[in-house]
Amino acid sequence: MAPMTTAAAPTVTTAELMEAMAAVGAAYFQDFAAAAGRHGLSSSQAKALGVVLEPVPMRALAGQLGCDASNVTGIVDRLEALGLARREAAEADRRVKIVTITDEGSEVLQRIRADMVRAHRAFESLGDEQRGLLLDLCRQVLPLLAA
Amino acid sequence: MAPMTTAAAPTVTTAELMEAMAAVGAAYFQDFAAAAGRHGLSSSQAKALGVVLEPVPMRALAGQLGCDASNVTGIVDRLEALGLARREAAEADRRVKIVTITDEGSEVLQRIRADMVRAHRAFESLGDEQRGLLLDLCRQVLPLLAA
DNA sequence: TATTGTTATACTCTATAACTATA
DNA sequence: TATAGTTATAGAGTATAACAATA
Repeated sequence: MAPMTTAAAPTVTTAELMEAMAAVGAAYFQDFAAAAGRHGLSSSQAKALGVVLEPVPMRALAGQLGCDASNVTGIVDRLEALGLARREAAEADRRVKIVTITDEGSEVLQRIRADMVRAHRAFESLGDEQRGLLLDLCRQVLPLLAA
Repeated sequence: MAPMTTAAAPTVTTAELMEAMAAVGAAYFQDFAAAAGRHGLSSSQAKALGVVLEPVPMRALAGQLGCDASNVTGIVDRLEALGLARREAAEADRRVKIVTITDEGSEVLQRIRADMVRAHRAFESLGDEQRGLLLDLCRQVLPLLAA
């Protein structure tokens, strides 16, 4: 007979969880990349634009993007050429350049985010309780995932 | 006094949910890319390896990777050169080439997945009930997200 | 000396268009 | 004619190493 424990644990394996998260993450990213493309930006450029909503030095931007500092030169070059971001000299340390978003950059970013139609449909299909649960789980898992 | 409704809705905005999902998705992907890199593969190569666990034609692989068919030629070329995958002629239609993973490819893929230390830590930090909830939410949201 | 940003280099990924061999 | 895969091409992302300016 069954021993006197709580009902058989759901037994969700970590592998199952990782597969599901990979699928959701990939689908979300593809929706983002497609929306960025519709507005003339690569996904890296659009991601950088999101980071510099809060002005940051080139080096810090590289950290946020998870790539080498040398790459950021080209990415910011192109954003600057499009008039969506600009470099500003830092006062405290003249080696440092602060990347800032322009008004036009903010508008483009807003339009890209509004244009993620599948993400909007997906998350708006959830009830209030589910939305709260999902947000909590994401926030709980993020510190360990982004370590 | 409070009207007789359910307690004030949590009011999680879609924007909040998207920001949290973007952060989790990006962190997960970086963990995956880093693990692939430690085993000598790019993230695209590792992702392709995961797809061809079930043999598929070149064209279908392109669809799964979300890129143009012309790119798959190079990706599979490199996997083949590493001995991790191979092309096989399809019997029914001689235009088609089926991509299959090799034994060594399976081993490398397994090692990469086991090497995603942050993802393992993050998901194993959840309790059984939370793991079940997260899996359900992912599966519920995926069909609309991957439309 | 150490750090910030840049440049030079080489490789990979990406889409577009043109090609081939089948169907 | 239509489709599967490839090739050619050009642009962008990526890491490594070396460099100038500044700290």
